[in-house]
Amino acid sequence: MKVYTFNVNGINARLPQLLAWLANARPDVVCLQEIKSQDATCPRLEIEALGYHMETHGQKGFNGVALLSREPLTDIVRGLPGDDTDEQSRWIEGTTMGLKIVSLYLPNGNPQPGPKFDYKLAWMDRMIVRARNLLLEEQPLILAGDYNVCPTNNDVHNPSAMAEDALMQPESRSRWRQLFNLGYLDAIRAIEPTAHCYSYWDYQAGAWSKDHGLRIDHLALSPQAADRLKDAGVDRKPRALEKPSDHTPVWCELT
DNA sequence: ATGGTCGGGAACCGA
Repeated sequence: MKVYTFNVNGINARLPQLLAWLANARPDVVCLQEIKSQDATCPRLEIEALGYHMETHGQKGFNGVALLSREPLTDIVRGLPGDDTDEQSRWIEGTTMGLKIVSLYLPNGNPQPGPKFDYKLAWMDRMIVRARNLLLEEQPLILAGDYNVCPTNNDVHNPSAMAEDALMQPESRSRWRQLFNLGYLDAIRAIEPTAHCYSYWDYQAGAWSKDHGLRIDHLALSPQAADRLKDAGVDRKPRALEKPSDHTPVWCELT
């Protein structure tokens, strides 16, 4: 089975490209981020017509995450547990095809320092708690999404130009490592140890044509999922189309 | 060179 994560940057603006990509790539499970849509205005019927079940955690104007699967999704959890006052839609859990799957949209955190960076770090601390608890289930599990963290300088086209960016700060990177050091496998780096594997290119300044990208979309595999890891990669084709998202899909294949 | 480009939703905010 192939599991994808894709930050679509507006599910309604991206609907033609998303539908064409689903029909062509035929993913089994998809984690979407930045749907920028309330649940009621999600294009559910068009996606279901392609044979997918869909669960959303939407929000008006910003954020918003969703899960798609060829099989029904059960045990849905909307919102990252641990703070009932958090109103941002950045986390959804579900179970499908014998896999627990999370679609997450980690806060960007810019500018830093500042309240947005504080929110990012607190959100990451809360995520680590949830990720630790989920590991106790000892089941196949993938935490997939836009982490808004470049783990190393090899994940950034121009580290010096990004030195002050929240995506590169030591505080962000150490929390990213705390998460993976719980026992999750970085699927892309397990398959491609050195290639850049960028998943995001800014709309500005011709970043895509110059391959000035970032690796910020990640797949964290529990040990029971990692046992089944067969392959992983980045599907760059959608980024080259007209009216693309600024991200492109990242995937892994489990046996 | 302190810009550049998108999406959402109707003037700017977020990225």
